[in-house]
Amino acid sequence: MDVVSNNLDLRAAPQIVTLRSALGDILRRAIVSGRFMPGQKLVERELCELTGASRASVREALRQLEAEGLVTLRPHRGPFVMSMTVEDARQLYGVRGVLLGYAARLCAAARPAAALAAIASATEALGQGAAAADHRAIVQSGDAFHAAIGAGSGNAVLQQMLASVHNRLALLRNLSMALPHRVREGLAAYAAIRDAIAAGRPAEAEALCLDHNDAGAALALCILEEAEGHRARREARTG
Amino acid sequence: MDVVSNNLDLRAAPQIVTLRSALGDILRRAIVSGRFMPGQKLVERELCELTGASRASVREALRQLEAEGLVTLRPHRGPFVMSMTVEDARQLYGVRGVLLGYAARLCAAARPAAALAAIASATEALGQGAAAADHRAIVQSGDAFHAAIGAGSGNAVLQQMLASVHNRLALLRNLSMALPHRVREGLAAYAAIRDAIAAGRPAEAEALCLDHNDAGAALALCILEEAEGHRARREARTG
DNA sequence: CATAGAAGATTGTTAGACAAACGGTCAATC
DNA sequence: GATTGACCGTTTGTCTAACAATCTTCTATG
Repeated sequence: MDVVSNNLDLRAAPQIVTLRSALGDILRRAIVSGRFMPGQKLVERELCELTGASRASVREALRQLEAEGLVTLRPHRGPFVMSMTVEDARQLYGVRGVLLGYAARLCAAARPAAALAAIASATEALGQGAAAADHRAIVQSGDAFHAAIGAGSGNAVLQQMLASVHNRLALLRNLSMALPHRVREGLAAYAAIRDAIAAGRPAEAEALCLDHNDAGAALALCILEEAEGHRARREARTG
Repeated sequence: MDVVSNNLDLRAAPQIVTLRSALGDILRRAIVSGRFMPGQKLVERELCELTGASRASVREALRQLEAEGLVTLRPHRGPFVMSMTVEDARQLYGVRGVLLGYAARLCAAARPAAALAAIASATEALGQGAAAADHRAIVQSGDAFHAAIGAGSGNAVLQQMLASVHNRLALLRNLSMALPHRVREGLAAYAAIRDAIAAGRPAEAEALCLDHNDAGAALALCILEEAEGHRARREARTG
């Protein structure tokens, strides 16, 4: 340690000290962002070439993603990006409802300054994104909003579970690029949640989150069912 | 859809096809059952010798257990059995409350026959275990009771998350073998939950589960705080 | 007594190997 | 013509061996 190190942020070395965690992050991002589509088969050798890592490291990362519910490891057949049925989505939304509601309740009860700022900022960003019809910005600020509530709950276990559910639901988002008129209503819902939390009304915040979640679930399930119908029809025609 | 498929369940081949999943189960059981104590360092070489598997397989299994929150993998220091602070336990119980409540609600709404039977059976077993003061039986039937509610919810995501939280809380149980007079009150609570579910009263089942969870949390936190106090005192004396 | 430094042990990661299992092709059979 | 069965390439599951980076421990030194 020399003179220079005094000026810099000491607790550097985030988590990128190990290749395995970096690999996990890279693959997770690739899946959540839609770089790998749901249902797609992932070949270990390809992942190795793609990332430059060895098979052992790739397999360790895949094992973690499996535990997170983002990939399924079918024995002797290899890893596949998790593909959701309508029933899966229904269950995920159900769990997200109670978790998100609980998080909002805690958040509204504790009202940590950082979380309030993050929530307000995300709401603001969503508004701008909606005005500019910037799809990427809308998605990103939506994620930020939910992440802020999770972090603001002060419950790390809850936060992690919410993130896991959220990541899996993101798979669904990649299936259909549709979020058409939902933005307008969504914006109002986000603002209402933000206000309820900022004002310290836990019960109201929870109820609003439940409504918001149900609305999202209804839309997603509708889209998913239609997509599944499409698939079924196509298969019926082909087979 | 032939004649045979109606009577027999064809899909044999459980899940023990891969060594990695078997390893994961073995290590998980070893941790949850207290064979490895919380905070204990796990040396890869020892695990290899203990299980007869190679380092690669052991590391894959450890990676999964890490994602489940049962071990922490500290970079360049190795895997440790997760040890819980009072705050960790508080957060886990908080999450378990909402998840268990939700599961009971769903269970009471759907009332699948298999779940009702399993719940009744577990309650019965708990009563017998309590009468015989059979510690192992009490623990086992308690686990079975919670597992039955999770399974009865019909929500696989919820079931898995409940199991994860439950496993982590089992670590706490290994810290102190104490569940002294809690059995008597516990028995009544279990019976009440069973009845509420069997009678199809979702709101009541949820409320009872929340109470039950709070009672467990209070006791566990009390014990944990005492244990932590012990540790602090001992460290103060030693250091 | 504190500290620097060397020695040993453990982890992180790679490479290569091999058996078992899977998916598909293609001929033989009913 | 459709089904059965054998063959073959590919991929996975698992192991062994190895090496650099890092942690821990012990020792020697000021």
